[in-house]
Amino acid sequence: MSMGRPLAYDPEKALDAAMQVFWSRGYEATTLQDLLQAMGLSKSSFYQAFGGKKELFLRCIARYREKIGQGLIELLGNSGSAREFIERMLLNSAAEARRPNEARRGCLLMNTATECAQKDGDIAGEVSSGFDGLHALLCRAVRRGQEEGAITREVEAEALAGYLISSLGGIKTVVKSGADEQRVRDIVAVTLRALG
Amino acid sequence: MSMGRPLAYDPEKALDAAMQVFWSRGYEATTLQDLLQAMGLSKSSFYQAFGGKKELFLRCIARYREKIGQGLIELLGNSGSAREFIERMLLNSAAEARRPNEARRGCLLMNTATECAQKDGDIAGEVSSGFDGLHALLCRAVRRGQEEGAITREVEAEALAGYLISSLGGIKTVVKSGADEQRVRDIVAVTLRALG
DNA sequence: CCATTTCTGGACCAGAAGGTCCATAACTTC
DNA sequence: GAAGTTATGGACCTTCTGGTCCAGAAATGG
Repeated sequence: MSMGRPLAYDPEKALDAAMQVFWSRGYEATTLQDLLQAMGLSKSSFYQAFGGKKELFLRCIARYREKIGQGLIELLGNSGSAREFIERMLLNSAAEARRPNEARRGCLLMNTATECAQKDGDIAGEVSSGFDGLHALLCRAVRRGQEEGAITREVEAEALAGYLISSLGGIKTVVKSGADEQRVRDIVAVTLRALG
Repeated sequence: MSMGRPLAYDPEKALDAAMQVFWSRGYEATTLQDLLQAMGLSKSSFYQAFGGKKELFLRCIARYREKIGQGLIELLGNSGSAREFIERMLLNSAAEARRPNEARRGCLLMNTATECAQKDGDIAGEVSSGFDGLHALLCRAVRRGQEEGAITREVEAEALAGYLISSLGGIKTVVKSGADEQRVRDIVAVTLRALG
């Protein structure tokens, strides 16, 4: 078995670079050129390795999903309580309002849900999986919060988790619309009221 | 003063048609062809009357803003109380989850905030105006709700109005991600808890 | 019925889109 | 070092992009 010519680039890094581009620019607005440049490879290598724009995008979403999951688990670990974790998660989104308008990228998953989920079934599936993963994770956090007594038991954990995802999406949208940080922090404060 | 050749199309209808296309497909994914076909005019008429894709888009957003404002004012008038109005507004968004995936268009304003507000200052301005208008309208509704005793006075009306916009955006996003109606109704129920 | 004004169809454009192909380069194994 | 395998650069292709231009059509007032 021969190995053939070795890759001239790092597939992992290339994928990450592509993810960043899609995240910043959105799917439609991202051109092949943008991707090739950011990934540092030539057209033929691109098609050989990733198949095409859409296939690459699907892999980027999957990767983003993993990353975001890890990030949240880490945040949960670093938080003193589940309630604190939730608060910090929302405030992190609010903090994006400190950046200049062009740097407010939001969440790749939410952006994609808004931009593409209606047009392409494959992408919709990947987005849906992402939301499900997020929901499962938040469910666990909410349950812990309920056990700790910091979150109401009047509402099912599933419903509260759904509410948190929705709130997150709303906050991202408001930030993108150009709101300043204080306004978003106010929204976070009201959002937390619903947790009882 | 001579009048010249009359228009072969209805400018209002053409604008509405364009708005529908942008609403369904998003800005980037909409091509000139799509627009010309939906509007029923030729390229030269298009450029003469509307200037270009982006200029038309700005006008469509402005128009959407008006329409949505009127719609909400009407809903407010048809509602027995401000609280009921808010509830109905959120449930209307939830009801979109009854439609097939491809028909979940969301809100043009929110979609545009997500897709374009980072890339183009003019569009960002239009979006921002739209959010401000919505905020002002909801502020009034919240104040009425507070006077009626159905909404907490512990939180400023401005903050609650911001929260409602955010919630609306979140719900639209969740619907786009493919959630079923019951899940969204649960989110609405939790959302309303924060109003106290 | 002519001058003027305005609108319209379609030809035309340069550039960019995503994608394919192939000759060649760079490895490994024997 | 030859054979086998894989990766690369770049030429090439088709289709479509948003946009311009102009000759002529359709109305007006005089």
